[in-house]
Amino acid sequence: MRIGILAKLAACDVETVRYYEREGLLEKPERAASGYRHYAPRHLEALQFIRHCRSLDMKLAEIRQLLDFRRLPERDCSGINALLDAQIARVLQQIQMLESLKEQLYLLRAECEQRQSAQGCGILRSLNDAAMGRPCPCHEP
Amino acid sequence: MRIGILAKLAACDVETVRYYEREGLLEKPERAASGYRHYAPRHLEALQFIRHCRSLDMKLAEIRQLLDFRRLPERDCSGINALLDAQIARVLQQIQMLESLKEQLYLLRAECEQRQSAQGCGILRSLNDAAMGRPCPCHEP
DNA sequence: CCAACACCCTGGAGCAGCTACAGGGTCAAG
DNA sequence: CTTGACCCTGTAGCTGCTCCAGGGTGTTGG
Repeated sequence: MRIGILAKLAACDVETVRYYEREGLLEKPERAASGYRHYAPRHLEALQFIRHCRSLDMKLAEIRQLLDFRRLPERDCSGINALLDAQIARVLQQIQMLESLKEQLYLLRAECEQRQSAQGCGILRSLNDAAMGRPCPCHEP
Repeated sequence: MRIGILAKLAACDVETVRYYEREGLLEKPERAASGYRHYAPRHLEALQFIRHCRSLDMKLAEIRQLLDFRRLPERDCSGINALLDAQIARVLQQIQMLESLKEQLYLLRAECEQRQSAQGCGILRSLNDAAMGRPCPCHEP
């Protein structure tokens, strides 16, 4: 199957497939005389594996490791668990950061409800206060 | 004040300061005969403004706009509100995405509790299932 | 007065994970 | 035989920095 079909079946961009090949994530396919890549079903599986992992927001380096586990199924799987735990920890941390960010933004947003000149805008005033080291709603103790 | 002091006061890296200057966010400072940058207090204010906005995870393009509002205080401030609303929307969306990601990861993690060979690992099996288009715990309907 | 060391300069490359060209070649349908 | 869809390589761009290499400057201590 040609790269366009493969990409469509895996719901990703052709450029992305070539990128994964360059990065060594996806095995190099056969080439036709024309130079066109020709993929076997196993390539589609691997690509879908990669895309699924990406949809779980794993990094390419981690996916590389998972692909190794896939190739060497006799290996101890504790590395897989650790990898997933690290990923979960990362996600939890990001959520926490975004939650506090959300709070700060809400407080800041509340500083200006009506349309006025920027001079009178509470948001800009608060941002300026913060820049001057004065207390501001979004960064209070 | 020299760049090292400025950077320390704003709690950021010297390279970052130079980067902001290159990007046109921070006004170019005076130069000593030696070529060293010399900053006035207004530069520190501007830098702290930028860093504060960055701590709210605003993009540099947005901060550029906010700096314009700061320079032209007679302008209508509705752009500021819109900008902040967009930022809040972005954060909410990210939180939502991460929450669903978290759920998926938990489900996947539950597939393998004990140490074993990768062959028997439920996590790897689930990831493989997903790659084959079969149902998997993290991506069920 | 000189050495040592901290600081500063520029220009360029690197990170992650793609995406988007430019400038070509290939292939199937009508 | 032409049109249009596809494919190729190589390179550059995105974001927001960060980190060199290979130099110059400024200050402090002996």
